[in-house]
Amino acid sequence: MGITRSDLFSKQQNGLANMAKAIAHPARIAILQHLKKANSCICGDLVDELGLAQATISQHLKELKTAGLIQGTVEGTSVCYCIHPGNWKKFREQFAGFFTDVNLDSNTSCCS
Amino acid sequence: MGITRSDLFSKQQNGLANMAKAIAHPARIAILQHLKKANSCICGDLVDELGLAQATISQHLKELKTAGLIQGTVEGTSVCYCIHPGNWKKFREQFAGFFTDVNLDSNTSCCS
DNA sequence: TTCCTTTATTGCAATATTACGATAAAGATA
DNA sequence: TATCTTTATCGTAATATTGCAATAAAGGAA
Repeated sequence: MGITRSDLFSKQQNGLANMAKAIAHPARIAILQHLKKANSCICGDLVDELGLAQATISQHLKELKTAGLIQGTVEGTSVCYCIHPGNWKKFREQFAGFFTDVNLDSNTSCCS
Repeated sequence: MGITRSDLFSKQQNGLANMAKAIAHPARIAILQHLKKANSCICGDLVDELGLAQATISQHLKELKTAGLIQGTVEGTSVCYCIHPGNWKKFREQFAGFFTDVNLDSNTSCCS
């Protein structure tokens, strides 16, 4: 249907899925990589950097901000974006926690 | 448009975005958590475990298999799924690599 | 063989996402 | 004030995703 049955899953599961969704687009990956690399916060030059329209970039920035991954500061007529260090760390921890080692022992596992 | 302009981004960026997309749904998170916890590979009981229809589960399993996160073995009339340890590790490494620490120094950064 | 069980696939319908032009909003500048 | 620059939002079109009923496919069991 296009709608996700979030009611069937735990808060943690929905949360992690939403975190993944926040970075599930190459433009958002590129924006984050650029912000991280630049250290100094980039504003509108993201539009020049990536080849997407200004409206599209703005939309992606909004999603990243909603997810908590970035924050924006108005600087006169332009806006300065940067990574939100605290939430960035939370994302790392969540994914690291999820992808911990699998210890499949051959006795109980059907996969060799 | 609903279509993603993958042509504008690097292979690495598209790859990471696709990895994120693979786990960007609570049902797929739940399936992976269940497979990981069970160690022994669960087959059709995922349908009972989660509250989704069999067709829906099968579809999510297919996406996880396409992403390389799981593998399936036919066992008579049923199919036994389990986590693909090698790719699981690759996912972990990719996410860990992406979410490395930000060192924003206050000189070049506009965000306090 | 005929059922039964299990899983995959097909065919929708509904919602979500992506992209962009047009335009609004807000501040700087002449 | 009028204009320019920058960013956000609106409206719209196209594609993607999600979910499920129905059905097919493939083995096992009777």
